[in-house]
Amino acid sequence: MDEQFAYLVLEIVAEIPAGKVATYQQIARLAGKERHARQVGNIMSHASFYGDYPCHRVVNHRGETAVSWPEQRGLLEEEGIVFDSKGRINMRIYQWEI
DNA sequence: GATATGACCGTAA
DNA sequence: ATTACGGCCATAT
Repeated sequence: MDEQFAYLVLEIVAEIPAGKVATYQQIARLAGKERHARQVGNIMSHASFYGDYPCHRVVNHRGETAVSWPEQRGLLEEEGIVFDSKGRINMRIYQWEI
């Protein structure tokens, strides 16, 4: 397993400001592994094992929350993020830009 | 070693 | 708009 990658990913996730989101691919790119979006998702699913990270601020590139994690939407709404009728958010507005 | 799975992504129809 | 398919790559079975 690539623990270095996992810690790097978590470091990046920790920097996402409240009210903003990042995509799995974006995290993978910032961590230097463009094609590892799936691995990022996998790391997020086990994030609580490593510590306390705002992994609810990570969504897919379409602005959809994780199907297997229903609470994610509520957590984002608490930060002021608004979902459309189809359960998606406007990435143009909410995506975290460096 | 071989397959299947997953909090993904891009393209094409 | 939705579906289908292939690519991706670490983990799990």
